[in-house]
Amino acid sequence: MIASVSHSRNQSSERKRPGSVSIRDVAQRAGVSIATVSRAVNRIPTVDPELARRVWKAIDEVGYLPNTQARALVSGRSHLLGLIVSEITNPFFPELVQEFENLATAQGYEVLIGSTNYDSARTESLMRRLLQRNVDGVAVMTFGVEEDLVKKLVEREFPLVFVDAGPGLPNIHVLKVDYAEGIRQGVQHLAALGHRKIAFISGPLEQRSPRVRREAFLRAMTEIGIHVPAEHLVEGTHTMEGGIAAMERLLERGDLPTAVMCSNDMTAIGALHAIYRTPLKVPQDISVVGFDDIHLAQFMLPPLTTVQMSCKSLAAAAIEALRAGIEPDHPKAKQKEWPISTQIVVRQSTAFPPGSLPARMNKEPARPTKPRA
Amino acid sequence: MIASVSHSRNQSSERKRPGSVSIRDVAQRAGVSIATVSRAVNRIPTVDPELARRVWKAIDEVGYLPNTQARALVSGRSHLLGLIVSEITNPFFPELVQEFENLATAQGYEVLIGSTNYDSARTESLMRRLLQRNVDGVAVMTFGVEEDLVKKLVEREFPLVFVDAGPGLPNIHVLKVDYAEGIRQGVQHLAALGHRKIAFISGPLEQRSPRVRREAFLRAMTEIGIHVPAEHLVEGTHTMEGGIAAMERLLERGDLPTAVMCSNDMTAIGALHAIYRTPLKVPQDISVVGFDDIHLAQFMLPPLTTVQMSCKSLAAAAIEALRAGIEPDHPKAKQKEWPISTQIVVRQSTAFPPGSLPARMNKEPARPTKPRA
DNA sequence: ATGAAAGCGCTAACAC
DNA sequence: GTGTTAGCGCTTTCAT
Repeated sequence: MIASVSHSRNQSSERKRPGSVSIRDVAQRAGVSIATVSRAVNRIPTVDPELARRVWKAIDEVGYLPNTQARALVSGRSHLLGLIVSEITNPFFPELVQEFENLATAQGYEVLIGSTNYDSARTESLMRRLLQRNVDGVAVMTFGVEEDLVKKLVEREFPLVFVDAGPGLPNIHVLKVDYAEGIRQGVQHLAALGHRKIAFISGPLEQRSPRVRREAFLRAMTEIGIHVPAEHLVEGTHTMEGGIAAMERLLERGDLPTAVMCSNDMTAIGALHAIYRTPLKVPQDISVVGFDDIHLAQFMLPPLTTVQMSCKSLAAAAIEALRAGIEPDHPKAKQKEWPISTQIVVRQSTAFPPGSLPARMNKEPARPTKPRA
Repeated sequence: MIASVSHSRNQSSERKRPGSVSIRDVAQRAGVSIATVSRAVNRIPTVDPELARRVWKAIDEVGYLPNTQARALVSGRSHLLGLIVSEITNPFFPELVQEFENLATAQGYEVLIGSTNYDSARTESLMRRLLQRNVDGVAVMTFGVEEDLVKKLVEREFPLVFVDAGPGLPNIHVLKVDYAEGIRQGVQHLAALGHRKIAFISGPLEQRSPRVRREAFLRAMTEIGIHVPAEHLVEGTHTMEGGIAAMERLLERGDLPTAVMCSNDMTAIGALHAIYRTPLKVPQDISVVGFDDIHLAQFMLPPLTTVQMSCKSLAAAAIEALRAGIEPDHPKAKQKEWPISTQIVVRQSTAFPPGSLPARMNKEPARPTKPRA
């Protein structure tokens, strides 16, 4: 039977939930002071092994769970991490969120998620909530930085991580995605299949990250000696609707490309939809390549060939960067930039261009990488 | 300039983050006691309006944010809600999560998410974390209940919400989804288009919820006088792979149905993939209907007609149920069962059956509901 | 090595 | 109506 607890401060289960056992209950049960219990729990090496055993035994018997709130209150560290995304409905994010959570919890942190939805009132309240909950650091994973948010966050000086770009301030970490390499892989995959007329649907060019991706595409094409005519360069919005509209423009123009590379997967999916409405077939008549490798990509018909920006490495880097900022003597406390690699994933939305020899022979193209889906 | 703070307990910004202003700073600035500040902040009506104004002014000037941890510690309520899902990668969940979060935060709660991944060690640690953080209640949104989890949770007696079914215990709330009505709408939509040969791909029949859905299908078919032959009833697994396999079995059998109704969207998407590999076309040759209306559904080619189980109402009901359990004098404190409605969403994976008059005339079928995507 | 006690920031009971 | 004060559960000096 569990010892009945009775001292002035904690009148057993009266106003609290049953099961809410405090450090005092453990102390009493083990016949030691609460300080010793605290030390044992926190594995302070100086506690007498014998006492420690007694404490752990007592903990087990009364079913004690340290109260995180109280801990946070005194230690000043909540072990709470904020994760801000632009919109969680955007199919790119759930995976990021998942990875981030897995890693965070494995390292003893909890995650508070928030999406700004590009709404400044929302962002405002989100910030307040994170601050009130005393988060130890915040990862801002909104590609395309939202200005007020940044300012708000930077005022309070605490660990912060951004993607791609961010103000070069103390305690601000930046995740640098290697767009160039991933997009080069995409271009070379298409070129290897025999494509020369490769169009590019970009993201909204007033944002930095889409511009970088477009640059990377043009450079990769130049590298292999292909000139891209202006009519094969269209601007999208990084949404499915934008992809549809952009693809339709491409379809209307005279010189139809045999392949289309897209600045992100949602755009590529839009392109797929636009093509689906015509007599053309993907990949027989036109190949499509995306960027991101969102979960959705593998479910498309046909499954989408795309450049994977690894959520896992994005999340891992974000957390490591945050911890580097939070923990004073973290090994990488000085590092401010964190590289993120990208990698093509070949599925079935790419094939030989129409009219090419292998295509006429109706053979399956050789696939450099094994399809994932 | 902000008043410099100096009293024995809070030596200004020494070991805490700058920006970490406490109630004492506000009190000093406003020339009142901390109790008055607390009252003003909590909008206790008895505070002198004049003093309240001074307090709010001071709060504004020093940039005070009440510390949630401290609040939780004394009030015994964390304003934290746990949300447990089986796997957040399952495309159904991100939307649920989002809705849940939106509603929770709008009502002053924060959400801690966890996915069990059907892994009991994970579930164990998840539970410990939730308990340590002192969540006020937990919503268990794993269709197909996981036994240990339930037991663990039920031991501690605090507000709990399940979907479909759960132990009939005090403080346990259940969200009852109205599968019958949704599936009837699906069946009637197909019947109205002229389909008679409608197959059904169920979920794993050892689980309760899939069984209920299958029952609902059979009943709806009986209602309109159609007998379903056994060969048109196949079992899937509520995954894409299961959907592919089940559809392939249907395709191999002699009597090809003109429409397939699926127990969930992932199954329907699998069916779409299986059909895509054949010369048959959706919806010209065969119509497909899903269930859930996950985000993905509208992105399929063709966009999937499906029965929507509203995430919004699911989330809303979960939160209301939780609050009813948490707050002693909530208006619906007694309610234990919460109905969730369903609703067909017609997109483009359904059409007249092949060979029917309207199909031969190549006319677009009339659409009872406006497509969403 | 251990215990007593202060105090993290806040709310609520109690006094005035 | 307002201030004083005792804790919420814990960590961390500071004595011992």
